[in-house]
Amino acid sequence: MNSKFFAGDARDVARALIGKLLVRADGRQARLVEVEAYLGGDDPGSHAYRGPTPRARVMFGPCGRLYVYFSYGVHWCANVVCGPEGTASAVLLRAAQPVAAVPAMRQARWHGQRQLRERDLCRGPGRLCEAFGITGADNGLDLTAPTGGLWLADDGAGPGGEVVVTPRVGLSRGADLLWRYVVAGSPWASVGSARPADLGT
DNA sequence: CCGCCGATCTTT
DNA sequence: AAGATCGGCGGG
Repeated sequence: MNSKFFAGDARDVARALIGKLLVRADGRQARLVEVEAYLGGDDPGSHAYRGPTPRARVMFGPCGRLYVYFSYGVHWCANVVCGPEGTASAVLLRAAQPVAAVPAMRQARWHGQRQLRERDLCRGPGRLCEAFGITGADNGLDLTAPTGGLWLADDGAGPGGEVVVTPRVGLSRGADLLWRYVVAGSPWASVGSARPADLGT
């Protein structure tokens, strides 16, 4: 997908990303089922809330770039930068359904113990990064060109279900904002999401 | 299936 | 000191 896709509001980009493919040049592919939007100065849950710190610097740059950060001193998490250069926003890639080169993902996620279920390969932002071998070395990578070896693609399949919005996961500040987009009832999502029929009365 | 806890980097 | 997390462990 070209940079125009990522140029708008991160919430619109987030919704549009559900159902798209994350692709590695070696053949690994996974369909996004869960993402979250993060904005700039008005979003207390965002890394860009306090301005362009060294960590959040990439969020202020051109859209279509990969923003990778180290979480809890243990895991990598990947975002796609959105909006015009000079503004800060991004979409966190939270979970995906493995589609191709699944053995390669299994190998990347192998920790020397028991075999992982396919469901657990990309279910969560840290796991998704590990399955695709995404690390801090990939921070700033251009996702709109194949030159980086990692990109986003549209195969026309779509989300495969209804996309619902919920609060973002794991936040204390900005927890009231409904900026998480997830395929309703998807077993590939990091947190179970209720179907519309399960909501309400 | 659920809850608790530790790992240990970045920012406040 | 808390955080955009995860895996191992114990219990139901």
